[in-house]
Amino acid sequence: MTTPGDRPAAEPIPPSRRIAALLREKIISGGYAPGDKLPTERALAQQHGVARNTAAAAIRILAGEGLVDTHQGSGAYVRATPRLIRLGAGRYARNLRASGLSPFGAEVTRQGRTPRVVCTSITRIEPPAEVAERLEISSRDETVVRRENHYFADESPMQIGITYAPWSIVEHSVISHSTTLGPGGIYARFDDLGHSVTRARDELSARMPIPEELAILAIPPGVPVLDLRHVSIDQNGRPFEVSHFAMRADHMAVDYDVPVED
Amino acid sequence: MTTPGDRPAAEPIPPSRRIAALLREKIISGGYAPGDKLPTERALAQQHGVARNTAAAAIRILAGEGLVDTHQGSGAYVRATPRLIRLGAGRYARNLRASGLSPFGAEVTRQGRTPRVVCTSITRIEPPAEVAERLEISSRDETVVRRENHYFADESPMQIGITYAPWSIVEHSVISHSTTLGPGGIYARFDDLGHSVTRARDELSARMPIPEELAILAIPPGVPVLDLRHVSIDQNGRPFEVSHFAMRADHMAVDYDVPVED
DNA sequence: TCGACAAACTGGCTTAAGCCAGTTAAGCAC
DNA sequence: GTGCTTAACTGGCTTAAGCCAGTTTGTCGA
Repeated sequence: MTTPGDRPAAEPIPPSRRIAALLREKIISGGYAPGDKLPTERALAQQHGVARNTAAAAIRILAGEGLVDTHQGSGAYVRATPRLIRLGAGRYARNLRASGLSPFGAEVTRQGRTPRVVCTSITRIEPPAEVAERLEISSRDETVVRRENHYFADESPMQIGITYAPWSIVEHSVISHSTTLGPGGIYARFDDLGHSVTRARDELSARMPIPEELAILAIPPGVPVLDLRHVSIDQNGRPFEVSHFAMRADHMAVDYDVPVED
Repeated sequence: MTTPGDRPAAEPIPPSRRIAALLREKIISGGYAPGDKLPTERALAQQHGVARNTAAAAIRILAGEGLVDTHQGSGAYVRATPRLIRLGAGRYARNLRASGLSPFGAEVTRQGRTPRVVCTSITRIEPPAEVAERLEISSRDETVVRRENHYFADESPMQIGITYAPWSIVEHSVISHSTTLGPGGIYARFDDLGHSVTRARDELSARMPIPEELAILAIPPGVPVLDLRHVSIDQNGRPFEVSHFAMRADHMAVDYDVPVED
């Protein structure tokens, strides 16, 4: 029931949200710098005259927004913005392969960090429907090789990459069975097989990590993953490889530089 | 203290996580279909012999992962995967401008939905450092026009776009002052001014929405935003416009189709 | 048949209390 | 000093109880 002249509700904000907003403001304005420790839950509770649970809820809100890291036994800290690993627009170019460095490795090295890529599994499977469609094969007729890679910078996991290639193409290549692919990486091996990346089709979106990714990437709360689905097209206009990357969105970005047709 | 032969911890999973994992499993496997209602907090609590708070915590975990929507007074429901608005690779092409539809409008229309774009503000400001850098101007010497647009599909907000253009270029164009830009949109007007998009540079990442975006986009918990920074390069290789998009990652994806150089 | 109303129900949010595990720092023994 | 032990502290997580606001549903009356 409102009396005439009342403001349109001006809904009361719950204490947990109000405290979160106060802290958020202070974080964004720089009152708390990256790395700074927030007041303890118990201190916040006392300062604002609420229960500890409510203070904890406020901090949980900020953690969910990716603004704050909590460490059991220690405290809650303003999350530092990490240096971005930026996958450059020219990352599929052939001259990069000549250098022997992967796009990921090149960028991480450029930042003075140490890249590491491990191939955790190589299997031969019936392709998932989505993969078969992108490869323009029928999932009944043809199997694919599935390679799973984990990418690290200074031992921190950064992205998961799953690559699918038709068995008929890679059957006699190291791609089908070896965790090490030799100089120039996988695209150099595809070159050897007569398939050169001539065009790349990428589809990007983002989402919260699934538990498996959370375990592998050790993603803190409030950090989404960039979901990149890639198709490599060869000189004959045929797709010969698809990859699916899940990247820590707080550490990674993807660049594109595309010519605009008429 | 562990005795020899102990398994490496096998750490006990807290009840809230365990219940969340059970529900998650049932959601992913299809036991609960999109739109299905989960048991109520009170029912879950009783079923698993825990307090209602613990059941609520389990559901909050799933909400944070974007798997579940909660509606006060009603229940928690498995979130339906919305149809993706896919911004196609050819979205800057000139022939698209001829059709009179924006890339966003074209895709939404193609899906049988109704697109709407509103320009909420046009201001003349000193460019933020990042914008000045991308436009290759000095923020002291030159001001820019800042246009903010909100994009809707069937009245649901989908993305926020903020466009910056040097005042010296758009001073005498509708771009500097009119919320309606005429046929072909902003790139057609830039064409009129002698600046044709010849190359596009895009940088993509993702993050959780800031409160302002949350308010405009009405984003439910557990949904990140795709953060796209775009630079338009003209026929002389000079940048003439930068845009910053924040897109609901659960409803939108971005495509690229790039030729691979040597 | 239909609308209004009321009761039952559901999630949102809080309080107060407590145990646990990980961290930190002080102090003590050497 | 150096290294260990311990006590204090911090977040993680739970219980039990309760009020509130929004939703659903059943019932009653016109």
